[in-house]
Amino acid sequence: MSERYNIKETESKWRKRWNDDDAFAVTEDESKPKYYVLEMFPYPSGRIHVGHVRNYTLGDVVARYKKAKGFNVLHPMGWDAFGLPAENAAIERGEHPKKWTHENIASMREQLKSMGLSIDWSREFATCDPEYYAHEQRMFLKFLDKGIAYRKESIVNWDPVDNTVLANEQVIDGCGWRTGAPVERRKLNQWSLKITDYAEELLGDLKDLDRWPEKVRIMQENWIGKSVGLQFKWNIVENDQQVEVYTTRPDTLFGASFLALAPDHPMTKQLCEGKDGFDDFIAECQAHGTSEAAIEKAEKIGFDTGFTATHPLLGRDVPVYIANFILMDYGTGAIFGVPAHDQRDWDFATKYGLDIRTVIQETELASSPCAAPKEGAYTGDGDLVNSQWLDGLSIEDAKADVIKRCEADGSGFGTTQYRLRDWGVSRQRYWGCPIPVVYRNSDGACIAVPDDQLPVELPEDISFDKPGNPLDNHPTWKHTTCPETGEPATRETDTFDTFFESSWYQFRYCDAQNENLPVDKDKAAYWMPAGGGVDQYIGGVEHAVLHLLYARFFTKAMRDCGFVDCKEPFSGLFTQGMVTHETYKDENDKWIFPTDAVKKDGDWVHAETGGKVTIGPSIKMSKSKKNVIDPEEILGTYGADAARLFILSDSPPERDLEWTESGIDGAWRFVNKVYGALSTMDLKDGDESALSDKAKDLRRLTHKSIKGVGEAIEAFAMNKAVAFLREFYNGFTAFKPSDAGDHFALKEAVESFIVMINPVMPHLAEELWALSGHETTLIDQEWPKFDESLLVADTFTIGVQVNGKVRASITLPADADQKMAQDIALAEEKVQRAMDGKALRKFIYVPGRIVNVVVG
RNA sequence: GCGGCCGUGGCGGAAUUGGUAGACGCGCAAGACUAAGGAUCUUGUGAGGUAACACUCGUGGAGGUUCAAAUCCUCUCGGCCGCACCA
Repeated sequence: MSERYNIKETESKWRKRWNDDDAFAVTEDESKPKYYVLEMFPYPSGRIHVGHVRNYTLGDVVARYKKAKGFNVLHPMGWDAFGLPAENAAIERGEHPKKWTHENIASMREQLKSMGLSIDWSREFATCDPEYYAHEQRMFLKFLDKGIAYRKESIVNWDPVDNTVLANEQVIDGCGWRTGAPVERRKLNQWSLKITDYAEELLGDLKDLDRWPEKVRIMQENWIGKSVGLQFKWNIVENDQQVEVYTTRPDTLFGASFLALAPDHPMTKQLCEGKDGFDDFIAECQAHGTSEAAIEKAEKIGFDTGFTATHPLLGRDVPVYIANFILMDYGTGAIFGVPAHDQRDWDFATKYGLDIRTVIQETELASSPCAAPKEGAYTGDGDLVNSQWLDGLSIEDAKADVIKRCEADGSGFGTTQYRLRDWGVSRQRYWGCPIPVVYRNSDGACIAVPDDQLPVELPEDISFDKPGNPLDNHPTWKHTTCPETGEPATRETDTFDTFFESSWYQFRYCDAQNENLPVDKDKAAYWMPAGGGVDQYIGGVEHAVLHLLYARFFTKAMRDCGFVDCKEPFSGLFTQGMVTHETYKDENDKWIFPTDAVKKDGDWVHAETGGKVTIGPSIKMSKSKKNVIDPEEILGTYGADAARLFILSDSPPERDLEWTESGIDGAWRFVNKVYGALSTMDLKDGDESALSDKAKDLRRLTHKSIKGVGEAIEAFAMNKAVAFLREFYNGFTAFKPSDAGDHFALKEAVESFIVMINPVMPHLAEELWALSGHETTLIDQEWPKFDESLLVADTFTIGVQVNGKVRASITLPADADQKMAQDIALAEEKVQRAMDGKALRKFIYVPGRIVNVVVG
């Protein structure tokens, strides 16, 4: 074999060439269809991790493929640069967040570049640059004008570790999404965005996102949590007050047997104060706080207030309870209980001996006498019974009737509820975008900072010595004057949630240098037209209801404020799986790095101590478990192409990928093998007019591969694309040309192969392309086209089944008809044997697929 | 509890959407070249069975539909993810 492939030298040579040529810079070009590929931009932590490698490799394959298919491809990169790690670094190491962030960006940029990504780096930006967040401040003020942004005192989620407010989406199981600390409830003045005004549109447009994973759409749908129902009043008999109740099942009103209020309902205290056992009850409710939500079926407990409420339609009175399973956050914080048709109410009623009245009967059973259900609530479909004038109506009709009646007598109204809450965007932190308002000291009036004073920049001379928000502690920054009156005023010292930045960055790439606007409308219209946004967005599923929901909302808000025409930011979404690795523990049960575990005489031992090592399951890479692989080492040792190949091989991109040493070795071997075989191959121009059967077979493989690889990439089945490429390689390298026709077929195969490995292994592809005599790079090389007519052979081999079992295979001419297939199949000895002398009953022939001989 | 995804060789995974199950890779085995091989090349590799064929079994399990089922239907077991008392 030839000389070894010099990975380092060759790869950096081509990267330099691309860089010198400005190979991936794009501008709007109306003559070509556009394609916008975007991966979720990284937080500049300082080093890339394997998840980034997977993410950006996937995007790069799509970008390079689409470019070869003739699209004008936008593939940008930037930095999600605001956030707490920078402040923590400042506190721990005394380094300024700005410096820390920019240093990290510089080193991560080099790491990403060493992957050989086809990025248009001229569009790069960091969200912490005033040039970026200036636009954010302008948009916010426009939102304020439009009533999309507002400020009010509300109860918020407070993360006691990060010392800041969190949005609802950022609280997972009652704990902060970053810190894992149980959140506290605090009452604060804070800025919010009216995402709830967009609930209906956000929900409705999910239908159109047909290139999104079903899973993400369902998660968003559930998060928005729309429900339609009735809100109406019940009278408390003893004090003549009224309680507002919300229900999605007004049809079951005749089945009501109690009323229940949330423990923190405003009326609860008033009804129960001083009653025996009430304090104990409240204490017990609190004992089962949200943090224990995981505990199965927290028992339903109630407190009988002794009051009764009048059933609005029936005139009958029902008892009023306080119950632990009623949430103040949802609806009105009060319900009427229908034990027969709600399992929770059933449990409650059974425990406290309340009536259970069946009012819905399964349709088929409607005529038979009904009894209270024995084993729980019936929540299925059916018709109304025991409900006077509603009897016999369907559930839907009964709902409509009850709502109409309540609206007529003024006791209530039909209404829609959402689980979604407005997005609180104030954060009491330094390293974020300042909120551009001031408060006049004299009267507290909130005044927008005028346009000519924007951006409100972060001060750089800050101190982290004191706890709390450095902006608040800064000696002078917040003291300013009112732009309207010139009176003393105080700046808002809160900054925006960092999800604010990532909500619109996809637009900024379309026009990253614009000083006057977030994005020029025409440029945005080219890359992100009204009918569709980013063509392919790629990232982790963990943002299903965070970033991905905020960005959708933000896009619609920007549209309503006239910044863009686009209504959905990401028309295509792909969520990749995690990268996992085996875990290793030493004899003291401590995690150790994979590199410290070596195999010796069939056993795993510690490389240094020699102690016994146990291997644990392959799980998500994490620093604490030490099962991490540093991409920089991989890229340095094996090169970018091998790393890219491995990360695309084997596992479908949506599933978890197990990183293995043998896997990356295998990819590296393939890179070398391909180089060795193709760099020494003597390709001759051939003659298409005289093709042997052998040459025809090779052409069929070539065109089958072109079709297969293309379809696999389009379907995001990168593992299959790689398999097709390897199969193709195995085929044409086994081919020994002997005449001019053979040379034609071989050259076609090899050149197609080189172009097709380019999205996966761009450096190797360029090197081989150059070695085979081409002057130009592969940047503008068109994807090979396949000829459908070459995919079919003159003859084909198919299986022959006898009574459904494969017994033989036969070769038929391409145009064989049923009779011919039958003659040839029945002539086959194995078929005869399997038929065992039995009579032919039926003969099935599916051309190109199968033959089935049915006997009996 | 509700919703979603998924069960195929020793392993990761293919299977043109109902048509020769196990493509491609990893691993393993044998051989070749070697001073050496953890390099490279060739061959083999679902299980049982055979000298080799034949044959039998085989896609978590049990039924069913069909000429034909990994694929469709019913039931069932197991794993993963999301939401979680949302009225």
